[in-house]
Amino acid sequence: MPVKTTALPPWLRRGMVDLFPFAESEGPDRNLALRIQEYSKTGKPLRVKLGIDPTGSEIHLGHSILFRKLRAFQDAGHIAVLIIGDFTARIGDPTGKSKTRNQLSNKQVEENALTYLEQLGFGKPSEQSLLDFTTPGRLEIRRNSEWLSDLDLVQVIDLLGNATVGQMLAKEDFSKRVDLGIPISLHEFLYPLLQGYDSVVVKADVELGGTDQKFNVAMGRDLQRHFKQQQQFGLLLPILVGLDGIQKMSKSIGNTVGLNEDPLSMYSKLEKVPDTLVTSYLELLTDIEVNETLSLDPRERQKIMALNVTASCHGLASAKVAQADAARLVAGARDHIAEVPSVSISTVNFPAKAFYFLSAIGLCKSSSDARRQIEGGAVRLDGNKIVDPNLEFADRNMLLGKVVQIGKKTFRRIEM
RNA sequence: GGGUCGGUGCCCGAGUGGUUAAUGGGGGCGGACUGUAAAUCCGCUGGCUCUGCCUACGUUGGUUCAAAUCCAACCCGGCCCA
Repeated sequence: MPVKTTALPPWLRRGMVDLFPFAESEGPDRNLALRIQEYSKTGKPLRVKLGIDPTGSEIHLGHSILFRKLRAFQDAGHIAVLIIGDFTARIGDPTGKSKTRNQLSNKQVEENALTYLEQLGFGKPSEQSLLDFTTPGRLEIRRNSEWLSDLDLVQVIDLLGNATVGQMLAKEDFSKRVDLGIPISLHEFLYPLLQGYDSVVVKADVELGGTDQKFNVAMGRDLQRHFKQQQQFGLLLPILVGLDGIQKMSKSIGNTVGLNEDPLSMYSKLEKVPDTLVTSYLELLTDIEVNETLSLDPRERQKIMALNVTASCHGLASAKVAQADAARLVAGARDHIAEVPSVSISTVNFPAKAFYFLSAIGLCKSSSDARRQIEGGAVRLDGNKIVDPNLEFADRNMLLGKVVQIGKKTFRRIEM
């Protein structure tokens, strides 16, 4: 996709992998740069759609690439149309999936939706939130159950008529599953059509998505044409690679950094990300001029990246504290730590053996796991290694105020 | 609907009556080393306030002193046929 993009404003171009249609010599219908210029004359903002299915309860940095771009449109004066896919969440987007997704209950979906908005910064001042929730006219939040749950069969069949089995099977996710003999349920074919129909309903001018969304976004264009609407532009951004440096960032893979994680864990995770990720993280998750960092020592670049990404979620001040704390904790100096996240021991019954205590406060996933961690030499209390899983703490005063450490990056100060 | 093959731990995949919490690999976690990276080496990888107990090989029953392993029914899936 060698698109000549110089006419596009830098805030829009940053990180972009694909933009379609893109026809330099044509008018604003097929040239987003012209369309944007038009806005500066007429003042008629673009409607920029981003859909997110509330299938989990955590938003992570991988999502924030898209939200950052959406925010950039907001800041440029356009309207962010955030679609909460409360209906589509129950079908499950087959994109990138090797199997049919479990269907979620209404209640779960609704709960997830609410935590999503919270994580996006709803209720916070716009400088501290990922989206601008406060400036009037810059955000519309819609749930797609609003229109999808009322479709009747005639309408559904009409939608289905816009795609062929061949097109669906040409989609990589599906063809792979066919090749591997993994089942595909028919309702999964409906997903791209419903996502596309969302674009029709909200009259999107631009749809944002990850590169894996090309098919679905293009479907939006097809359906808009079918419904005799102006067609949206598709603007695709990269899929963020997760902490492992190999697979895409995803909750189910467990290689994520959550937006609501405390600054210290966030910083600590980012600081140890594989080198190969640093450039893309800088590009996609910060506003830093990437070229200016290329000559730096790799370790320095990594710190700059970790600091700035943390700052983008928690503000620069907290990020700096986290950076300083991380350095001290690793050096073994557990005093003078400003912001170690705390953990409550109110649920722990004393006397408590070490392994029980670690699982009771949730730092280890089970008491057996805690036992193993201790035996593996991973656990420290105020910097002193605990070696005996059966080490007994007679009462809570023996623990209060101390810092437990599991491995190299998990620290918690013990509180009531 | 018929035929056929199959369903084992996070994933892949051995195991076809008895030291089997179940070989091996991947992934993950931890340790050493390092730049809290990569590479390498080592350890761990069901649960439980744990010198023991409990739950596990699609589900439910059955045979047996003893079953992931044998039998039956059922559920789910691939492929072929309709």
